[in-house]
Amino acid sequence: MKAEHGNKKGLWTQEEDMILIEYIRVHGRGHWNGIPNVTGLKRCGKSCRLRWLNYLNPSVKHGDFSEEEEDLIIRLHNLLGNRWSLIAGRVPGRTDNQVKNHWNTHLRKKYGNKKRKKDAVSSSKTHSTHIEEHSGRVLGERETLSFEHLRDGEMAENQDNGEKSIGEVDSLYQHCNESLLIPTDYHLNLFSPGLFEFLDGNYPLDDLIWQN
DNA sequence: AAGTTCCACAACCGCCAGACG
DNA sequence: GCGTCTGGCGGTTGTGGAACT
Repeated sequence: MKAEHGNKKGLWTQEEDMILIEYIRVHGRGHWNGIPNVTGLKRCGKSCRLRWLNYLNPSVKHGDFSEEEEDLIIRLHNLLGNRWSLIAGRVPGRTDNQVKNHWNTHLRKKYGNKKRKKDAVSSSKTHSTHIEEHSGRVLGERETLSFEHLRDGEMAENQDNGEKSIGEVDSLYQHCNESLLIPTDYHLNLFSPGLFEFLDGNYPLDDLIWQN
């Protein structure tokens, strides 16, 4: 299989892998687009990057997903939607592509919604911003802050003009509690700048919840 | 044994955002 | 401010092997 501009496509051969590994051993990561010129590989820089990140990188774990990993993915997906890179960041040794594939082939049947493919696609970004949007609205009622800027610790205008009912906000809290296995008499502090740090593994969940 | 279908996963594509000149 | 380059992301497609007929 040949791509335009003379670049090869399809599965990587062992020889190509060795060339790429050797290049990264010598030059380190980055400057992906320069790799074909330096190594003579008939692959575009993007393809080299993907091959390294998803397969050749020694920190990538291969083999079956454990129950713990699956459980983590399911909970994070409930919370974050199709933000595979964020989810993968919380599953050591797994890449976003692995997580995405595993979800699509194994977990979606069991735990995913039953939306049609097209709907799932269109919801990928809307669902992933679900919490941000809702949180932005909640905050907007109080302080005209957006969730994105809370994340960055900055003040900003709330650009969201929509209003959400108390019921919808309550259901968001319930949704988050279920996703993170937080007891129902506790509240998750969606306003905390630590929320995303928690998702990145740098913030204790205990500091994000309070009891009624 | 041969052909077909199904499934898992690797790889590609298009889009976007940030950096830089 | 604008255009280009690069890296990153998420959705989709292609490939190969297993399972089935």
